[in-house]
Amino acid sequence: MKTVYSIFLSPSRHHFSPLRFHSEAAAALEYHNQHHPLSNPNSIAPNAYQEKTIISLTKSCTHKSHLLLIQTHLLRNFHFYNPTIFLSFLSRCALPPLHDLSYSHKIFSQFPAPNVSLYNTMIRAYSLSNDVAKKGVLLYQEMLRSGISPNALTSMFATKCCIKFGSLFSGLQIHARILKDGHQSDSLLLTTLMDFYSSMEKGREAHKVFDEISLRDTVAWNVLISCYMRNGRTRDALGLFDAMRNSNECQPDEVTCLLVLQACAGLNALEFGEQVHNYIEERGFHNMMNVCNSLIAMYSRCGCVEKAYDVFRGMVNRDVVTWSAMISGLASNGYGRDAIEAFEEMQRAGLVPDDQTFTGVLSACSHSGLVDEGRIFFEAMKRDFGVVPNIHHYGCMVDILGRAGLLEEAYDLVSSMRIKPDAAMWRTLLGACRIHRHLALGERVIEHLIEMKAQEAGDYVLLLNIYSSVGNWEKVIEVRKLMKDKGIQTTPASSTVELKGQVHEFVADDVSHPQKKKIYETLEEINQQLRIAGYVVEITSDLHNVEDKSKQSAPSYHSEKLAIAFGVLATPPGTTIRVAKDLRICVDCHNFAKILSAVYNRKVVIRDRNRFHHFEEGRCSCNDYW
DNA sequence: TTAGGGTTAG
Repeated sequence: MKTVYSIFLSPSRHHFSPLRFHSEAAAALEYHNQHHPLSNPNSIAPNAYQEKTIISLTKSCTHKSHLLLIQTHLLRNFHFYNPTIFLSFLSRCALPPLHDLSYSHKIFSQFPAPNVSLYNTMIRAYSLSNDVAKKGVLLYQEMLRSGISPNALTSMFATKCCIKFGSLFSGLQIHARILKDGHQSDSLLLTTLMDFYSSMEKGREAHKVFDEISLRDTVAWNVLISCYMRNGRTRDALGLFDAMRNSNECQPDEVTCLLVLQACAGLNALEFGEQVHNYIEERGFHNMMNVCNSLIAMYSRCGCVEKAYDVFRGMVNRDVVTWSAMISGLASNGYGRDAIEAFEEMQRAGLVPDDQTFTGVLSACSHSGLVDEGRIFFEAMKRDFGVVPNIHHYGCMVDILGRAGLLEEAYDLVSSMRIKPDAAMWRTLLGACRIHRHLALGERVIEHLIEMKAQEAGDYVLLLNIYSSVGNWEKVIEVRKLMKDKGIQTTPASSTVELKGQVHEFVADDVSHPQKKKIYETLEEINQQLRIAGYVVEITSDLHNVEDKSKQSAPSYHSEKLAIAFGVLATPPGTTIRVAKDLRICVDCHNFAKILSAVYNRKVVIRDRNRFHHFEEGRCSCNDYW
């Protein structure tokens, strides 16, 4: 025994060839089956010393060839199909770092009568990768058919397979089986089940499961928060952070903070984000790299790049995520040159940029109109860093070229892409056509959008703007009629503004806010003041006139104007007003904010679908390049 | 002690 196994103890002394050992293992398997046709796992139990040695050797294996060597000897000694030893072998082989699924499946299928532990190991291995998760579900079903009762872990691994595979029906079957087997008091299993419903966009079901958990710990709460965020209830996710802090069940941990910071970034909820930042400091999470990276992203996406930079400077260690977040933050806030400098500094610090770093760098070029630089980075990305361009990279390039007036080149780039262009890509090009009044290409682009059935009211409005800017009134009327005939509704755009950690949301002509009367009065007053300063309403981009021209007698207000008016009303003079808008800001609202920043001496920061607009003293950071 | 738990950063 000693001489046989001593070889494993210092495997580095031997020259291993995986192929050779693979064939040796196959030969040994054949030998085993020929000489031991009964293959009864219980009849070939090794003694305790052998078992211990084998298992510890198996555990120490880091390379498949070592494992195959062990298998060869196990087969020769008729120990391979011993359930205990086989389980140890299978988990080594099936799970990371080895994670050899095809080989694991092969030996698993040769095992005479697999027990629940073996099934669990195999299903768990399948649950770890996207492309084979389906096999995990099938194996679970096969297990049920062969009459083996699943335990809580089986159900959990199988549920994870359903999440990865995206199968609602199989997941529901597992839930039913959990109830049948009486595993509904296992809180860890229920947490996975919540995550399953969450991933299937069944928020209510997920919440129901949450309510049924008797001991809800931080992870259960975190899954609920992530569920809210995935299912369009981002504002309620913030509420859960407070609920957690006030509850005596458990307290937010660093994962809660990561999730909530994401929510703040999405909602432009700077004050709430600052509260989370304070909590992070209190709890000592500020030493964690992932938490700091999230803080950088949150501050950047709330238009507060200075604070993002404070966090960045305070970090002892920075990784590629840190730098990418900072680069993107600088880029989207209008500091294109600084973003590029940061990119160069990052490389001097010895970090290798990845695909998302380049998304930030290219967006810096697009936001700052750096055409040549953009081209150079795009080529270098492919050539020097081996990054295959994705839809975001192409989107930036189309934006760069389009804004520079190189419309045909941008169109050719879209046409030559290996990946299918999405609606956002065509919309970027359409925006460029509007800027440069390129009618023919604009018409071509909207055809693409119509073809993919992705056209929105805003797209027709861009087309309308092109027609009206070149004075083609016949076409303007035609498109308006087309929109009316097709019953195209204007997208209910919304703007949010945060006050004392509370997010207020407005749509156009909103009358749902409790302070609506005061808001409209304030807006009237602002309009008067701005008119004195030379503000004129620009109606070409007004969506409401598209629908019905006769309604012009009653003034119509875009959501961002209401949000700004609320900001003027509810905050003391001098306070920065921060608005987030889900669509692109229009020319009129852009002018409105610009003049307001001078007349009212207020900084206004508007984050729209594409970028930030920092208005100050009658100017905008985007150089009127909207 | 033979194998195993759930959430998560740009």
